[in-house]
Amino acid sequence: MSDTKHRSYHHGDLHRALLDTALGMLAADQTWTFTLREVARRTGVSHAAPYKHFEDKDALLRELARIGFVRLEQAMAQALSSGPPSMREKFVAGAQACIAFAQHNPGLYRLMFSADADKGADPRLHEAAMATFGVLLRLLEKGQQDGSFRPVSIPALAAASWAQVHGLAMLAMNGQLLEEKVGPDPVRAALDVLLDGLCCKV
Amino acid sequence: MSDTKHRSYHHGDLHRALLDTALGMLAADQTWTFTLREVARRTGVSHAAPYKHFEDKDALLRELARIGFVRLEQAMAQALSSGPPSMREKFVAGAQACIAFAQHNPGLYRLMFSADADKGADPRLHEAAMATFGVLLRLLEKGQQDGSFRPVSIPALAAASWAQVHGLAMLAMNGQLLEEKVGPDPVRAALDVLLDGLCCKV
DNA sequence: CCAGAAAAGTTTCCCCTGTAAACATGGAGG
DNA sequence: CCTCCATGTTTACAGGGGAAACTTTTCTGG
Repeated sequence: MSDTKHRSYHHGDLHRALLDTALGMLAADQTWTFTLREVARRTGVSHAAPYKHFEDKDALLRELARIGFVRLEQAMAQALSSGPPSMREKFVAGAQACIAFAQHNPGLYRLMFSADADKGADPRLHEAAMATFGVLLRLLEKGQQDGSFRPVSIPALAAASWAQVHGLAMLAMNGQLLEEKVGPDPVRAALDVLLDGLCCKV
Repeated sequence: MSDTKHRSYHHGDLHRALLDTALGMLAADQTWTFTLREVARRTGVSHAAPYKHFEDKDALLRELARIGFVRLEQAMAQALSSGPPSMREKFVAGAQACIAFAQHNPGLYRLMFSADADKGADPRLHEAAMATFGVLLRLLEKGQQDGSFRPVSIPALAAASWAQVHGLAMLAMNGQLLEEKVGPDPVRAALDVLLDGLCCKV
């Protein structure tokens, strides 16, 4: 039993169980202000048990954030691959996947981008965040190579795109993109404004 | 003495003093995770005194956020009025003012846009946030009238612009807009991408 | 001018949280 | 079988938010 580190001793992979409980709590609530004791309680262990699996509360939060980035990366990557062929439409699909993720997992999304999950303090978290970012980067590079996107500095494109998508996700989570105000598809409309600047003129 | 509610009794406007202390703490730190007791301590009163001026901690946070929005509105409005005449340049000036505000008051900015300062729970906070948003709205309307910006739905333009500015502010605060990665003026470069879509073609 | 009354502050209290330390347990290897 | 270590549990402590009771000012009306 040495292939994975967390196997089954007393509880049977409490590490995973705690993460699952916490993820469940995050999914339910708009905020991620759960307490470590509550997680332990719902998992059916004593309030000190988590400390055998996570150095402190922040370590658990960072691990949750990391899982969130992995999931977001998968969601975005899948949206890109199964989307329409046009680069512009791929971009929209990826952005919508990110925004949908935020709306369906507001607590987790907020945690991922909060200062409490300090990416600098955890190489694994940083790596996961960069991998997610990489999905966007690769799309921009490919789109630039095939002439869909303008030949501007990739980092500038990436910063603009990422700011836009993340900003829209935030607005959407806060319910500030109401249809009666912004029209039938607010996200699409906002993305089109950016894409008109991003794409080459037709 | 019935014109304003908080005058001077024992302390002499403890209401304001608490806000000032908290603002000072917010300015110093990257995060706004201060405690109410710490604010009271630094103001030189007992830990229960604040409850005579704020219903609870959240009420204080909301008031701080409200002040933040007022300041941000002033900063952006001033940037617009004292900036160059071109609509496009005005937009850039306003955006840079917002981003600079975020960088100089990261704790306050994070508080303003965190879920803890629930705008729905406080009409005054909501009003202040809307007023700040109004600066952007009026600029877009004016720019559209004089033909600088495209005749797209104003809410769509606003959503895109706001998402972009707020997203860039977040990235800037997190130190993810480094010059060596994005070039000499990362914000400008990213804004230009958006503005190329926002402005009418030349 | 002098009671109240009400405002503003303080103390005390309770329950919660994060976290450390001491203690218990049970399964794996000698 | 027995011992060790990973895994849990109990106990303990500092600190926070907030309620309640008490005290001290300041204001107000008679």
